[in-house]
This record gives sequence, structure tokens and C-alpha cells, in this order.
Amino acid sequence: MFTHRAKYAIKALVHLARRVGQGPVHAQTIADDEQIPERFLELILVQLRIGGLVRSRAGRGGGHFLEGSPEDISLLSVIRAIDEQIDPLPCLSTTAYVRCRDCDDEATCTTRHLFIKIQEQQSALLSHVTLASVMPKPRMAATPAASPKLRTPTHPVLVNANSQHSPTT
Amino acid sequence: MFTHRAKYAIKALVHLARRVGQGPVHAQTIADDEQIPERFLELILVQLRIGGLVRSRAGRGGGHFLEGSPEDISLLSVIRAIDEQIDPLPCLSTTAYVRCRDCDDEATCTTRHLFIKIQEQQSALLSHVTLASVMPKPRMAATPAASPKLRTPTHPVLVNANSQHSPTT
DNA sequence: CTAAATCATATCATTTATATAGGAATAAAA
DNA sequence: TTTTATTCCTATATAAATGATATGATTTAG
Ligand code: FES
Ligand code: FES
Repeated sequence: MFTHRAKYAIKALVHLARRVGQGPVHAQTIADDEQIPERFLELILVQLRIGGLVRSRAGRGGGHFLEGSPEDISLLSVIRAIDEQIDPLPCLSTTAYVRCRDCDDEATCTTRHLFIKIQEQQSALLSHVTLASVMPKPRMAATPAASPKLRTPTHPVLVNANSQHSPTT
Repeated sequence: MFTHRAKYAIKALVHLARRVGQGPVHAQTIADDEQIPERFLELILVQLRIGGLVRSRAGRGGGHFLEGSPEDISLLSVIRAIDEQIDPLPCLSTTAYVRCRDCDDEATCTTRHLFIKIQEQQSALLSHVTLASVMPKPRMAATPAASPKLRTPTHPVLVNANSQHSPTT
């Protein structure tokens, strides 16, 4: 289960991704639009800046904007910036490593080996899903090379809303 | 990050998987061997029983033993039995559904769509890893049909201990 | 200088996770 | 039937993480 923090971060990033090239956006604006507690969001934005996902300008006329392009921002990078622990076990984290008191030898620990597989695949999964996957796809067929002039981005594509999936819990 | 609860559950299940056909195992024994707090483990074993993963016999000479075969017990089924929430968002859980206060319409929520993909793949991932994947593989080539007489199971196979993987946090 | 914004740090409140405790129920054996 | 060994039920305590708020300092355009 991801935390609210992570969810808010992603909502904020998607918000910014949709306004790329339109100058900095106020934290206040994001908070209002996305219905996130303002002060809480500010903390999150600072984390994202430190993590290198957004940049900001202080003072009047300031705000936040994306550092890279949407396709470079994966869910994994967000989680890392937010400093959320998603490693399956504490003994499998490099940044927050904690030894398992109930295991004598990591090298032969069956459980650990089991979770290494999980970790690898989960990591791969999260790194392949990027902000771009929820952005309207530029139809480059007809439009040859979108004019550099800033215009309101095309309206968001409605992703399929059914897709019967089986919830895990 | 999985909880200690889940880890203990898996350790206990692996313990039992290695003793299939050897009669019930005391919770005390598992606790000692796996270095899990005894009373805490008991609670977990009850959950596993209710979840249908193990059976138990009360009273003298009682204990716990696997209900199904190791290849039928996936990490997903364990998580479900333990009642751990691994759905990425509360709005994506059927058993513990909670509406997102910061989202007006689930059908068009971008974040939700993003996480549905994660959920689907994570669910698939967890359901494919079973207890059998950490059990010694029966080499059915040489040994034709292992004698029904109970013998000490073949010693655990040493899984590869290196496999440079990239921790997620 | 002033207004509008980010930035830094501390603190509080709530929930969740972890663990422990006491004893009831069950079943085998003496 | 009594004893003994075990699971089972319910409650409670302790610790940690999460979510949110508060206060004010800092930055920068006008
Ligand atoms: S060493 Fe971490 S689970 Fe065994
Ligand atoms: S409805 Fe749950 S994230 Fe938007």
C-alpha cells in the first residue's frame, strides 16, 4: 500500500506535467486543484525538488515546475524521492538497511532469497511506469512538429475505465 | 515494504512445507527454530488457518501442518490470509475499500488509472511466486518415484547468493 | 519596502504495527 | 478422571510510522 504522501506527490507531478512550458505553478494552486492539504503538499514538493524531480523559484511569481520530461519520471523515482520504503524487507534496502534479528545468515536465508525476486520484479515494474503513461499522446502522424508556441495542451485522453482486474486484498 | 507479520508467516509456512507428511509441528518449535516471538506466531498461525493455508490440531500431540501442497501456496494467498493491505490505494481494494476524499470521480481519476496497472502486475507477480520455489526440487530423473516411506527430506538447495540486484530504495 | 511565494523546522494527532498477557478450550495420555 | 500439553480467544500495552498543522525565516519581483 502506497502512502498518501506518494499519491499526493504523483498527483502534483501529473499536474505539473500537464503544464510543462507554462511557467511555475503555485503550490497553492496545485493544492486547491488536487484537493491536497496545502502545507503538507509544500513539504512534499520540497522532497521532490531535493530528489531532482521538480525545480522551484522562491519569491513573488515563483512556483514549481517539472525538471525533466514526463517520460523520464517513473514511479520508482518518485518513491525514491519521497523516501518511501518499498523494499519488501529491511534487510534488502541499501538506504535503510536493518539486519533481520530473526535470521542468522543472510546468504542462506530462504525468505530473503524469495523476496529478492519480488524486489527485482517490483522495481522493474515501477521503473517502467512513467508520468508519460497518463499524458495525452502526441499524435505525431498528422501534426508534423508541434509548433514551439505555447498553447493549451490537448485535453486529457480518457483511459478505459472498466478493465476488470482482480484486487489483491 | 512487507510487515514482519507477513515475513513470519512465510517463514512458518516454509518451515511446515519442509515437514510435509511428518505430522503436526508445534508452534513452539517453529518459534524457536525461526526465532519468532511465540505468542505472536500463534496469532499468525490462527490467521493462516482461517485463511485455509494450514490446519491444526489442538490438545496434546497437536500442532500445525500444511493444508495444500507448497506449489499451491503463493505469496499472494499468504498476504490475503494475513490480511495485509497491498493494494496501492485504498480506493482500489475491494475488501478494505475507502473512497479517496481528494478525488471527485474515480472513473476519470488519472492517478487511479495509473495504479490499477501497478496493482494488476503486482498481483500477478505475487501469485506466481510460491512456496515451492524455495523448496528443494525433486530430481525425478534418477529417482523414479520416491518411496512413500517417510525419510528426512533432501537437504535444502543453496540458491544463488549473489545476483546483483538494484535495491529500490 | 512590500507583497507573494517558497523554505526550514518543530510539533501534534492519529493510526498501524508489534508484541505480550491471561486464561479458556481441546485432546491425548496417565 | 486427572494431568499435561497444546491450540485458541480476547484484551491490552508499547512502539513506530503516518498525516497534518504551526510558526516563522528566506527569497524575489515589482
Ligand atoms: S535475513 Fe532478512 S529475511 Fe532472513
Ligand atoms: S479515486 Fe483513488 S486516487 Fe483518485
